[in-house]
Amino acid sequence: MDKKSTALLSKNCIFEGLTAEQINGILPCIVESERSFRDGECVYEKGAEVRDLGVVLGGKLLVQSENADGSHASAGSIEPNGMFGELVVFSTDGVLPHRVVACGDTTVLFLSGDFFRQLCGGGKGKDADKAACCREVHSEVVNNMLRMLSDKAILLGKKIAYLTAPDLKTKIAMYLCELYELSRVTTFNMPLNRDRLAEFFSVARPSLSRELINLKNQNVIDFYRSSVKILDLEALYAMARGE
Amino acid sequence: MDKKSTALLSKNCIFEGLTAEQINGILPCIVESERSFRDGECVYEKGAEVRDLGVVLGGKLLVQSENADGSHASAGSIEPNGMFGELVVFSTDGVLPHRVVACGDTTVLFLSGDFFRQLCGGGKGKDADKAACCREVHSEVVNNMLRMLSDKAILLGKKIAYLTAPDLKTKIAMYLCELYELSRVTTFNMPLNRDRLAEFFSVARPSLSRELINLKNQNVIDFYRSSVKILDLEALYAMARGE
DNA sequence: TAGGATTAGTAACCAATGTTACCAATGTTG
DNA sequence: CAACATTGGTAACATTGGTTACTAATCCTA
Repeated sequence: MDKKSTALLSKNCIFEGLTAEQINGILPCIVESERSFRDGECVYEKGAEVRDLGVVLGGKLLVQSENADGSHASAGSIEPNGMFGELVVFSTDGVLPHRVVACGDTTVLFLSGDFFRQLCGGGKGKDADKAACCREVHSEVVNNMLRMLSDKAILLGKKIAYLTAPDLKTKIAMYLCELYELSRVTTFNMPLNRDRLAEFFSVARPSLSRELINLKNQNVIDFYRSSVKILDLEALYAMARGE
Repeated sequence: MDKKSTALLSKNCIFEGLTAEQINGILPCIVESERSFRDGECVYEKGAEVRDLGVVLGGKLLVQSENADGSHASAGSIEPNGMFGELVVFSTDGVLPHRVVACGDTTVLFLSGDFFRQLCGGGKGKDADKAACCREVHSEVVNNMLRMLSDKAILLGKKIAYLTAPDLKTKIAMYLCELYELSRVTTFNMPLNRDRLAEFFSVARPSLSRELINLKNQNVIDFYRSSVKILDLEALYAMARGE
């Protein structure tokens, strides 16, 4: 493990709150292996039983779904410091739903899933050096993992709330109410442009424009580009509840 | 903690894989408090900072969202052995997005969030008895929590895949392909009836019927009630990919 | 087995959103 | 400042799915 990799890992949310020394201290305990993959080489086939958690140190991975004809379509990518398998390692079925292949030469650090599953007692025999990881640091890493998983589930839950909203004007109202609650100020900027916002709502951009203008015509909001002014907060909350 | 409660907890996924004795062993270590609530009494207000994880031992809780006029609308309920706050306790912001109130007299066991965050070392002073929990059992409980959170995130991810499908026929195709992959047999029963299936797809029942019949007319599937036969697997996979 | 309950299919109509294509406003850069 | 790129608004039309209300088939129970 070189210095650059350690610097990268210190920014990884798994090691959040740990000093570089602490990270170095637990690495022998948590690292299962470090492997390099050539461009196109397969890290995991779909359906692989995953026991470790991967972190990309350099290069890039592609997450692919399999087509009926055997070809593969990309379903996402993992950049340096990105992780994969972090849900599957701890899950009941433990089977990867996608294929993971290297895109360009790529280095992957595999972290032991068991590190999170059991306290690392004193190592035995040649693994004696693996006992280096102290209790507090171990707990902190597990804690970070719990936080990561919870945050992810909460985020997905929010996403679902938007997706299951009965119609677009409800989604917009929910979104604006959420932004309002952040600052409790009725004039603010939307952090997303129309394209992004439409994508977030899983909706076509012209549809989004249309509905925003409807809200403007109803004197619920006023807006210009990304700047929004809420004119009728009550009405907006009512809409957000689907009334 | 009475015997009935212990029996209930032994079926809780948090204590999966533990014997009744092991559960009793860690209870002093993990239980923060046990509290009873009268009908209508509030367990947590919306926005409460949650530090513990609740398990309903008896009675029922309602999860409510707040209306603009101050009234509350139910957004779900928690039955005995149901948990709440399990996402929020570990999350970055740690703030409950809903109000939780008792529906009828209700008993709640609060489990320490810190139990998962740190190893329980030897207790001090009057807490000396709290040290009873042994390493393996502690690890197992944390392990169960990691599994729960991962399973939840994976489930939500699947749900999102269905929700973001471009249209209903794609959802149906995805669903049937998933069922096919379970057994690799082209004739099977759908585990959900039309109402449930429509709800799962977030779609109206007649719309679902209509699309199923379209698929039948296109000779992609045949069906009668919940029994389905896939006639053209290739076509089904193509549809599931949104082609 | 008669009669009610449940589950699914059907059809007509309507509302919401997607699609396409174009325009206007603004930002950016040589 | 001219030319191009980007972002957002607009309108017409097509498509999807919701709504309602009714019917048909099956199941359940007295």
